[in-house]
Amino acid sequence: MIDAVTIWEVKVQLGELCKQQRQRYKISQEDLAQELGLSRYTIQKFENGKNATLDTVLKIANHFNLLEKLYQALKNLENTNDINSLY
Amino acid sequence: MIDAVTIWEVKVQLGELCKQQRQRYKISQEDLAQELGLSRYTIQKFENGKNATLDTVLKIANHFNLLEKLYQALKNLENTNDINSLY
DNA sequence: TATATTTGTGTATTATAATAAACCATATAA
DNA sequence: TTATATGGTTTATTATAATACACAAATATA
Repeated sequence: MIDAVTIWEVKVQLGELCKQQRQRYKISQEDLAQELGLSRYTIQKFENGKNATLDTVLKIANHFNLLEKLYQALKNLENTNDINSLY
Repeated sequence: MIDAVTIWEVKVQLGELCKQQRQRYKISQEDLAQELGLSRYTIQKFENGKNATLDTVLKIANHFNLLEKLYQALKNLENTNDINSLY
């Protein structure tokens, strides 16, 4: 059994993804916050792996055009019968 | 431009996925809440598409062995350079 | 260098997710 | 039928995410 991924690691990864996408489009935390109607502090905390609400996460995902992809991934999981469909 | 997926739809889909997985393993909302250290009301609201915290969502995902899959999906997004890598 | 911008951090307040406890309707089992 | 279990809902309280400031430390730009 390989090391299981932890909730903490997923949150860190989510934050890093946000930071990476944001920097790719060369916008500041302040800019992103403004465009999403959030405070910069909320973006700041999210990018540093802190807890957040689903609305915050999905607003950010939507801004970087990742919502459709997420939705389809969820649809696929629904059709996946087995727990570990690895093969 | 095809209909864009909304944040609301993703939350509904997340809730349905939880409900579906839970029923597949024949456990009640109460059971799931107990096992995750959450209240039944939190599960109830999440399954009905209400807002929730990332911790709640990830606890549920982890319980149904979906955390690793999510983590890998995020890693893949990080390597995806273009916004719409459709081709 | 100096200046501006961005990020990280702190504090107080507000908004709201989470909890705990009930209650009712429905479904399932005895 | 009568119990039992489950899901949906309400109310009150608690915990905490989000906000709005401020300020310092980096980072980039002139």
